[in-house]
Amino acid sequence: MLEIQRLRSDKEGVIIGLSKRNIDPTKTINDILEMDGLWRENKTQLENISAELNQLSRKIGDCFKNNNHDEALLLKNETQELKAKEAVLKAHVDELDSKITTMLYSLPNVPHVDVIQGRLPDDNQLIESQGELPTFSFTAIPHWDLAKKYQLIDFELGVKVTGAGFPFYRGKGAKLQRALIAFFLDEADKAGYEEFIAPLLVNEASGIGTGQLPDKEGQMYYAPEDELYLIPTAEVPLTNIYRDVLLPNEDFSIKLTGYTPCFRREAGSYGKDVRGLNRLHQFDKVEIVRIEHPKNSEKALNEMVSHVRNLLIKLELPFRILRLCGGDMGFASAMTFDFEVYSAAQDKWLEVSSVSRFDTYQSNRLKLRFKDADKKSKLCHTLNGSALALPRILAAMLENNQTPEGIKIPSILQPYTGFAVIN
RNA sequence: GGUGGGAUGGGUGAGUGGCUGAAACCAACAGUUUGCUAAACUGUCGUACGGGUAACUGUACCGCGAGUUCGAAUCUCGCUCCCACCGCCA
Repeated sequence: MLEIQRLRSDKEGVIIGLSKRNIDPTKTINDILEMDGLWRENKTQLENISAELNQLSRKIGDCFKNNNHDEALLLKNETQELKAKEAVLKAHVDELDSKITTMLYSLPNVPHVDVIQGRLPDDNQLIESQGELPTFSFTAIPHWDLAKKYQLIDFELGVKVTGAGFPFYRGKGAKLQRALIAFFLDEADKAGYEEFIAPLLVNEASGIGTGQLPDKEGQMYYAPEDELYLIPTAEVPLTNIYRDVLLPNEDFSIKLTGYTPCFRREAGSYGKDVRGLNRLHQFDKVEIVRIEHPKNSEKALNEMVSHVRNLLIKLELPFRILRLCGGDMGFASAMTFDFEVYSAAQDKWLEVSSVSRFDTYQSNRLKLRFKDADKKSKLCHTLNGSALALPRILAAMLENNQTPEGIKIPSILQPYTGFAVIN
């Protein structure tokens, strides 16, 4: 969530920034600031009364010690009225506090200055297009048919055992998954990210920490018996490692990575977009997460973009990088780059990675801070990105690399798969 | 699943109603001493929010939430989590 101090000191800047998301937060912000003023006023009064009560109590204690019971009784009576006032003010202050927090939660992050206003995916800025789009002398087969033909993925079996969106990978399909995961993790390791194997279920506090809760609980699978949520991305457990953490100095750069399956209910999606591997309830992903000093987050974002870019180049997939417009960005993001690979048979660009900086928006909720040189606590910046999500990579790879003789495996992956062709 | 024990500052841990925002030790930081390292000595050392240009000051916080009391880390109740042992088990 946004810092209240930012609203106090730069209200106009926040309003202008948020207008890039095509929303007008003026009323909300005015309401927040009005309540904030009221809150501070009442809070001061409350604290004064508490101070008075504390003093009285001390006096009463002294009286008892000096055997001055009469005066103690008099003073006791004095506290009654103050205590009543205190209770009323306390309730008022608490109510204002929670109203302010709720309203702050309702405001999305302010887009970075370089982010342009826009409404639709069409408004996103094309940053780079890389690699030749494949052409075929035959009719290209979509990946769901290729997967069937070569017995790589069994969607029907998944339906039988679990339901739609939970495929089985088998044979070379399964090996290819394992190869991709190992390849992505090795690359992240080379880039200095520490590997974690994280829990796949998280508690409510973690869901709140990274912002899935309370609003988006419909997107997560939930185990009510134990009050645990299945993770929608490794971002949740990895980032929550640093929930309620105060780093001791400003000399830090934390780089984490982890492979996990991801579980998403995807309530409300339907149609041809969900065909085959395009949208699943369970899929595999390697995530990279960074926690940085504010002055380093721009550099970190660039490094992450170039890391993902290199992965796609090594995998020989044609891709493009888009900088999302204000209207297409996630709620918590200040700037997002989407990576899309071209999938030949579907003639479609498929999103395979989303790399974002959140600035202090996430860390404010997480209470993730560091001590600066002046010994003051400041919020860290967080960033994360997929590097990469597997299913659509697999879809593009199958479709783009198909030949009448079989599907070619990119040379970088062959040491991992142990085979060069699927046939 | 059963039975016990516990939750205090970065760590260990003292603290059963006011002198406790909290002893002591360790760690950390700054300094003195020292040929270097080490040791020793001295000092500093929780977080959040409010007020103040600032020095500073007020309030809250001893797992969480309620209660008793003029006053709660300390007493009462509820909850959560952790640990140990037993059972079961990859």
